[in-house]
Amino acid sequence: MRDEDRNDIRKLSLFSNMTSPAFDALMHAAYDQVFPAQLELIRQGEAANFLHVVLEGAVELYAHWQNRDTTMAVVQPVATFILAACMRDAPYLMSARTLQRSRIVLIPAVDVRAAFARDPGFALAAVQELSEGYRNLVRHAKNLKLRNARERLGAYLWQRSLDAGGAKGFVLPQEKRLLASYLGMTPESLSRAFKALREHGVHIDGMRVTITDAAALKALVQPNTLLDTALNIP
Amino acid sequence: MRDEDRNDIRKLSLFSNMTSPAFDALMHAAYDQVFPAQLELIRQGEAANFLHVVLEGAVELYAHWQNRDTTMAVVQPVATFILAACMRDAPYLMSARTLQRSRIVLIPAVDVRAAFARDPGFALAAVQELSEGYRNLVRHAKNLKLRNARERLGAYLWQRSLDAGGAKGFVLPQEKRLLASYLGMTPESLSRAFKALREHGVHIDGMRVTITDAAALKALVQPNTLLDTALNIP
DNA sequence: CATGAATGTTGATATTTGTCAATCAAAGGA
DNA sequence: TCCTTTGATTGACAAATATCAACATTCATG
Repeated sequence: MRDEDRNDIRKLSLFSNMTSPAFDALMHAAYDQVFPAQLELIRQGEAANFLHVVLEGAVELYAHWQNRDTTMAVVQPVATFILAACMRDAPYLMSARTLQRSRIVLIPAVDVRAAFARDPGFALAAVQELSEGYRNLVRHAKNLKLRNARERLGAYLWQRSLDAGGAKGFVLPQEKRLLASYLGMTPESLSRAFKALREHGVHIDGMRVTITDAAALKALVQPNTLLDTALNIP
Repeated sequence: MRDEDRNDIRKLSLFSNMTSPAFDALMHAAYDQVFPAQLELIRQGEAANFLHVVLEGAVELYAHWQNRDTTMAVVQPVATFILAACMRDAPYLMSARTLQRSRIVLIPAVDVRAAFARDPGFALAAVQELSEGYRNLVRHAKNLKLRNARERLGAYLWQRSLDAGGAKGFVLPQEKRLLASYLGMTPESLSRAFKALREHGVHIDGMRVTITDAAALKALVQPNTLLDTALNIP
């Protein structure tokens, strides 16, 4: 593994308070790999053998049932995913695929659990990470149940604008069909929701979004940290 | 606190592997109270000062936004709730109210965090508890996004039948408007979903459900441990 | 640069779900 | 026991969202 990647991982809150020997042991057991775009990394139902860390690229977490699919989250560097399944030594509830060519570190779940038992700093960080993941999922579920499609899109755009430092204009980070699936609607409904938001201060041109009337958008979506999930891209 | 309650709490997986001194310290700091039905225990947005343990009765976790409400979960004895907010020392994302007269133990969040730092057995159990909570929430979100209203009700009934030991007949544990809210629909839609399920092997009479054709119901809902949440009532 | 495949948009229509109002049934208190 | 209140059901209708088909656009790449 490259020293640079090692340092990036070390800086993650999950690993930053580990003792160096414990961190070294984890990294020693880990695999560093580059995967092409659209590769299925994990299939739901499989045993959770590895904690994954995305160093470069992006990974989609999705779920399927019968012949239906839905996007649950997009993981951006540098971040980990499926910690919960690793900790429980249980089957993955979600599948994962790369959205772009991605560099990913795989840490054997047994080593993660061992580090947890041995290193209190890591244990504390793991709980913080899980708790925050839990809370983000509560927000996702609340959002789905309390807002309609147009409001969900508006809230999403509002939050992306905040994430961009309050910029009025920004570019959608993923293609629209993925965004539609994440927001729990069809691509057609997303397209119509964008049109409907023109009346509420949002202009869209391809992937480029401009918030033309922040007050109007805010009035519609009533943004709220108890519902809206900030991306924590470092 | 009564010895009996103390023992019930001690048996919870969250507390069963703590050292006795650590457990005693936690219980010493805790309050044991009885609340009437329909009392708001927690309001979303407030600081998380207490981990709650339900000993008797039942507690609804719900969320609201604008003038809309939705039920996120019902906590049955003996179980804890809002561990994640306590661990993060963050505002509650959900409100909580008693559904019945309930006996509840309140453990100061600072003491929970202290116990976590001092007692490795408790730390491990907390992670297991959080992880399982996380996974149940993933199931809830998948269920909302992948199944329609009728399928969600069918899956819920199938799971309750399993929870009752595979019984063909059982009684709904909560009133229907609460069930409707939990399943993400209106009471009217729930009522119609019940009628629609008559074609799929479900008979309803008031609160009493009878599964008259298990194969038909199973075919409709395609039950799946990756979507359906088993209640873990001890 | 051309071409084909994937993605996005639009219109027409169907289905699902919600809303409102009326009624019915059940439960709890005076 | 009656009465009031709350919850549940039903019907009529409205709104939201999905589906299907057609077409437009973008993107990758040969």
